[in-house]
Amino acid sequence: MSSFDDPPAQAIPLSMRAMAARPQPYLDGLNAAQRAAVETLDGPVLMLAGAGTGKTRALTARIAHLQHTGRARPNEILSVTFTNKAAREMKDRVAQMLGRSAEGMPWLGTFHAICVKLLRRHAELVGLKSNFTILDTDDQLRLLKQLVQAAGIDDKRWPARHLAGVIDSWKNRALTPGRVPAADAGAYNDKGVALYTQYQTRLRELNAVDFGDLLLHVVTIFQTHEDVLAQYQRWFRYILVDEYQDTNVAQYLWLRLLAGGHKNICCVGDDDQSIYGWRGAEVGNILRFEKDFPGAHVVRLEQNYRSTPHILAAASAVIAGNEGRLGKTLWTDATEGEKLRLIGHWDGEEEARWIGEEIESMQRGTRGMRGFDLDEISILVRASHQMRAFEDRFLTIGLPYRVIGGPRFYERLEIRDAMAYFRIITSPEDDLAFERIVNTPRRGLGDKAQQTIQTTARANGVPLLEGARIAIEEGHIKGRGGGALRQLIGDIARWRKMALDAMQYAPLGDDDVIDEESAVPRTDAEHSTVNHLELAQIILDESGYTAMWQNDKSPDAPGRLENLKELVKALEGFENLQGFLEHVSLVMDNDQGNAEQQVSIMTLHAAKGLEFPAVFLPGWEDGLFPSQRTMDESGDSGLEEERRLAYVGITRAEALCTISFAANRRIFGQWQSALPSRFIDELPEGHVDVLTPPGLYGGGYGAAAPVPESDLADRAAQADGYNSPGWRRLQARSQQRGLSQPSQGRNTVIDMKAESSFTIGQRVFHQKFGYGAVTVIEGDKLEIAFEKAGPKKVVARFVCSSDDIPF
DNA sequence: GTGGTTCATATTTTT
DNA sequence: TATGAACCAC
Repeated sequence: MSSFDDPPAQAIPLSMRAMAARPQPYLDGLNAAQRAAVETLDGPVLMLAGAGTGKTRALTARIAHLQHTGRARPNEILSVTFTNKAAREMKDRVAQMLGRSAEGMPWLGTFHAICVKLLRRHAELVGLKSNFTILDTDDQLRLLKQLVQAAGIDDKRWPARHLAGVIDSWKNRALTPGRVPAADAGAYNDKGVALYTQYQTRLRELNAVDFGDLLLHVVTIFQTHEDVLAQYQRWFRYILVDEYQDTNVAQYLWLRLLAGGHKNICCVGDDDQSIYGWRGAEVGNILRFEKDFPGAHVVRLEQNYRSTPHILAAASAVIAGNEGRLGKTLWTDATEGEKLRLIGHWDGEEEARWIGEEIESMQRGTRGMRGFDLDEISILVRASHQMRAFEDRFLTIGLPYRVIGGPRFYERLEIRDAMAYFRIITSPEDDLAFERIVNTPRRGLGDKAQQTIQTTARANGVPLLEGARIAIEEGHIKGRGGGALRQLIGDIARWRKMALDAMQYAPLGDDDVIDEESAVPRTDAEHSTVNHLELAQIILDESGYTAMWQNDKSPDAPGRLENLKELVKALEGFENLQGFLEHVSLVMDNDQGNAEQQVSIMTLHAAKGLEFPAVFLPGWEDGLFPSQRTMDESGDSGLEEERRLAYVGITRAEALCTISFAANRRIFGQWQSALPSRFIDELPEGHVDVLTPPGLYGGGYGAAAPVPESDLADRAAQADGYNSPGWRRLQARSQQRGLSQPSQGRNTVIDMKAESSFTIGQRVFHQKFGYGAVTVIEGDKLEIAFEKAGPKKVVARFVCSSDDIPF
């Protein structure tokens, strides 16, 4: 249906196809800017869409408009997204708008899904067969490891992981091995380019590609085969790109090549939300748009429908610290709302405790605010290790939560093992799959036997499975392992036959098989052979894989068996194993739709594109956020990306945004103390309420404890705000530190035990007992006269000098 | 070839 | 702290 053998679209006069006279309900309720974004059809368009400005709405309306006006047929529109989720959402919304299913839009999908489709058609142009397999990062890594070891490189000093990163960054920049610039020659101990070349050769031998190749190969084809490119340039009358600020060089080239014909490319994005630079995204692409596409119309969507004015003001103030922005001014009709809230805590556990309590009271509704459902609340963290404190706390108080992101279903060990079995069934030449399963479950085939198989296969120029057969025949592998291997080979052949039998009744579709919509539920099951669902179960049982986990006594074994059941269930939606494998290699997401009300915990990265009535942003400490590592590695541009991350975080909130930080945090078992994030200083005071943990210090920010005379005047002058004396002292100290050791960063490690350098009479602070003075020192134990709690003996590491408290 | 030990190592992760 | 990989003893 989407074949290029169709008569060209031009054959039907545009005027005949125009249906502009009919009503256009999809335009209802759009504001002027959105309308312009929908109706500016000719030439390049940059839709600069700030957070919460209704960009998806405009994008889908544009697709509807293109079809409604007869400018393009559904299959002549190329719409690219980054995530499957975004693609799905767009499909759904277009379907809704047009009142019919979006099945007629075969070119709406992720960059990768569309590239797979293109590459299957033209695989031979880059030396592949059209049934190539797509490796995931795990396969990729194992392959690289083999090459690294074969090259005699010490993979301790030069981890294969590192090489994977280097190669990935080259692929992101659309650099084939021959095009890697001389400046990069030193990569991976000077061996990077050579190994990259070998890796690509090996992939071709395996008839396999990695994720980066999907784009790279297609770009190569376009660059070297003008006729092929021209065909697609003609075909795609209109191109739409979502999240343009996240495109890398390869994606940019891909788009530019395709848009070279009609030049009707509409890119949607927000330079302020570019947070994937570390993965190869180039903010420069969106900043350069008007240069790259001369005559471009720029439409700004600035009216925000999501957040209160306070939230918008705070977000705008923070992002204003970045340079080289295209610049947008978000505004809203809304007038009311809560200020942002800012609160400091003693340590990470207390932060979690406080947020837990806060969520409970928010559920009930406090301070005149409506109650929030748990689904309306989210906690957005910079790094996933921050999640633990919340999970621990929420488990103990029984607060339902869900972690979004994290290890994905299809990345789990047992799922990948099972998939490897399916892979070796559908494609016996899949060496990586074979390696994965030969000795899983244990069959007595260790390094030596596998070595023999490798050698035999290589000597005969055949895949490993075939090599194994030969090795047995020639008697190279004997004994228990030999028997087991013979059995395995026989089983695979048998299963394969069953799979082929099953397929006769449910044949593969045409070349559009990778369309998600072709993954229709199987309806006919009326024949004597087993269907693929039963087959999958048979494979898992007969191979001994299920038994392996049943006999496993580790606590996560039941969960893994549960996952295997899930996997078999997931097969229901597909016609055969092959279709399923194709789908899974691209759709690695795992939406566990849960009906129960739960607080969502996720990273800031995972939160992009989402919104919540109430948002908690914990861990705003320098070094954690902004991340020290990013700043070390990428300097100012790294800091700017972190700032954009802050902007993304704040703009997720609709009504209530609570930022917090902790003075101390246990990271890798060590206590570290940190200063409040520099981004906190960038929050506009007029839009922020500074809170104090109730009951701990009482009253205002640090007001409960007596303070030195010298600070009293200050405190009176600055009744609130993060201008409290302790705070400013810390700020001052951070500046000093910055001057004395510019490259050292911050995060003094305070090992309080080792640094038991307290003196008699010293004023100290204890988390539970508050302020006091040291009276006796006994090794790592102190006796302290607490001002409120009286004299107590405490362990020194639970105490810190009162100077170290930011409030 | 398997299984227990030790040691090192530690962001963010759309496909 | 806590996970994974690597190593050494069966």
